[in-house]
Amino acid sequence: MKGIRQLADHLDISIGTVSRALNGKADVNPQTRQRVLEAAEKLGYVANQSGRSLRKGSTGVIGFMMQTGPEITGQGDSFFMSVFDGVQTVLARHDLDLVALLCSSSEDPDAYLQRTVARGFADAIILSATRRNDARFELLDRHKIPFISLGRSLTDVGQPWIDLDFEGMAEIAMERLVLAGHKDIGVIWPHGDLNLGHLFVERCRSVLGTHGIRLREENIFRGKPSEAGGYAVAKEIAARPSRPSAIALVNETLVTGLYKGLEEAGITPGKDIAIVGRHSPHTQFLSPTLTGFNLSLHDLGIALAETLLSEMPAYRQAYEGLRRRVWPMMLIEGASG
Amino acid sequence: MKGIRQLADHLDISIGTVSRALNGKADVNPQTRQRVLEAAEKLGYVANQSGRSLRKGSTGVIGFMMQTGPEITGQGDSFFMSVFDGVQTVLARHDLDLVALLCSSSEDPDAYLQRTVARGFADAIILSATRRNDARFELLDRHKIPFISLGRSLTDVGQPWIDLDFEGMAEIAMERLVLAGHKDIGVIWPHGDLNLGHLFVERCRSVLGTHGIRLREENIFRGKPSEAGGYAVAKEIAARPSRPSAIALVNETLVTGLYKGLEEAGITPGKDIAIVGRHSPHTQFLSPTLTGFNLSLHDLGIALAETLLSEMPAYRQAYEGLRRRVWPMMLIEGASG
DNA sequence: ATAGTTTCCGTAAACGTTTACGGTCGTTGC
DNA sequence: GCAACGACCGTAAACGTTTACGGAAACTAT
Repeated sequence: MKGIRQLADHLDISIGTVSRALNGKADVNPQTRQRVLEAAEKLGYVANQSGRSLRKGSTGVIGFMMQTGPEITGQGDSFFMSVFDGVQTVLARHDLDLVALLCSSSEDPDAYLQRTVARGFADAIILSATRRNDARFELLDRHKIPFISLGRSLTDVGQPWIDLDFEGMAEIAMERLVLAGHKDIGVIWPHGDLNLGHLFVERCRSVLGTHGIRLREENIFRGKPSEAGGYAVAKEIAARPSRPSAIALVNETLVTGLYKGLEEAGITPGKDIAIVGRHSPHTQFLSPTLTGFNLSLHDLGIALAETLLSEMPAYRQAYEGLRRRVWPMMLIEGASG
Repeated sequence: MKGIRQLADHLDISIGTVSRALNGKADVNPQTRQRVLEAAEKLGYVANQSGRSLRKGSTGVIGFMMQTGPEITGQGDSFFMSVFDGVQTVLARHDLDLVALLCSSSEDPDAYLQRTVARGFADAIILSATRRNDARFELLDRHKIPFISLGRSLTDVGQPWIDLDFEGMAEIAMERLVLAGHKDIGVIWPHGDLNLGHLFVERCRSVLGTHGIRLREENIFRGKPSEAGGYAVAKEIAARPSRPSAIALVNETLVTGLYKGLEEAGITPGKDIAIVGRHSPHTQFLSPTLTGFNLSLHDLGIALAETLLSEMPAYRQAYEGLRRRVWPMMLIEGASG
């Protein structure tokens, strides 16, 4: 089935009527509509995307931009897949489709996004892996395309965002460790210019300050957001003449490697060093069990979708959610700290 | 910058010339082309996707279909993101864009694909998570849209595929275990109707057969493709009055949970039970170290892209790769088996 | 100078939809 | 019996591109 023309000819009806029937417009005889729908179903006709969006000026596609490569900045892909599933439960109600806009590791994210939105590929966009200063915000703002971000940035154009509560994690982690008597506390700052690292470390610093404890510069460990990154940090810690008695981190991909590196150095989490980290499907089986933060990825996805829709004129009235919010994290107590 | 019309007016040139200049056609004065390119760059003009693909009949988009949800069928974390990165290195050379077509866990994959291809969303498609009998193959074949699959299926319409060498893994794993003296060998069959499970288990059965060993039905463990799935299998194994002395599996997401479950039961891999599995970024830090198979995901991505291009008339001549091949796996020897 | 050739560019049609507009009926109200 | 109206449908324009076609210059060769 090539196009609406064939379908119309086949039914001996004009294409206008066919289109109206398929799109649920009022001006069409119920009986005719029925015939059209059945024929479309039988012949497998679906309106061509290009023709449709050219005429309508919108595509019905929501893009979620993410970067590909072996090191997913900040998250693993089961993270995103779960979030996507949540997003889709909401979008499906409006016949909107979610696609992942994949920016290769060898392409500049700003240029990629520029290209993609200028082409008019998606009606709205969700950004992730937000950097400290992120030109993408201004770009989307200039193009007046509805968007939100999973993550904050210093660059602020007034768009809504949802972000994990990195400051909250910092506070709870630091308070907990201080309460347990730790005075020499280290933190892991994921490599790169992701905003979350700044948020977490700065809050750790200030919370410790209120307890009269200084976060020493050499206790801020830089680690690539990967298992190997965690391993490297562990080795670095182990090599120190005097090491911190506790470590806090917010990137779940680091945890496994960190555990392993420490273990190899004879350092046992929870005994020789306290660890407060992030949970993920992979961390639930660590030993000693991890004390760390968790969240519902599915619910996060739902919230993202609702917030995005509230930015889109066509759907705004149905969704008047919070425009900006920090996503609550649950602390799961384990043996590690 | 709205459209080519504005750009043309701004330059006082016809839209035809502008289009030719931008698309690198021959019939245009180098100087004019230069002016057009500069103006487009300055004004941020990029051809509208819908208009372009409506006229050209192709979109310049390659779709990689995958299912969302907490349980990525068959593969773990950064698997896809690494593969994508490889695919993109090839596609970028032809100005083709890769997007992930995300099928929600609550939508039927066949219906989703039907809808997506009928809309003419992508020029070509890569399928993953292939089922034992997969209607998607026939669907794409009917629509005459170029596609390949990462994974085989009993359903065969003659399209190229690349698949991990599950039979090869079965052979090496079984031979290795038999050589080590194991007579009571178990295998883990990932839940669901994924074809890879069949391939692996059947080959294990036949290899063992050549050694006069029978793969007992109760030694075929069914596990969800997730960490929790591996954990559940471990518990099942531990509860057995007499358990197999070795376990082989091909799903890397199961490994972590399997280790943990065994450990809790006082069963040490490599000592009390031999394990041959799959490596991933997460498994490199297991203890005892895992004996398992690994592969270059980036190279796999490159191969996928090249094979797909060889299916597309416009690019065929440049890529005459193998149409169907099994992807070689490297055994990394560890202490587990 | 003329004819032929090349280089460049403008014109207009086409891609497949959606939708504003208007027209044709049959029905209703008086 | 006539006007008004509503229900339904066909027509055609528009969306933003690309590209076949043809034409106008500017060269080249005779």
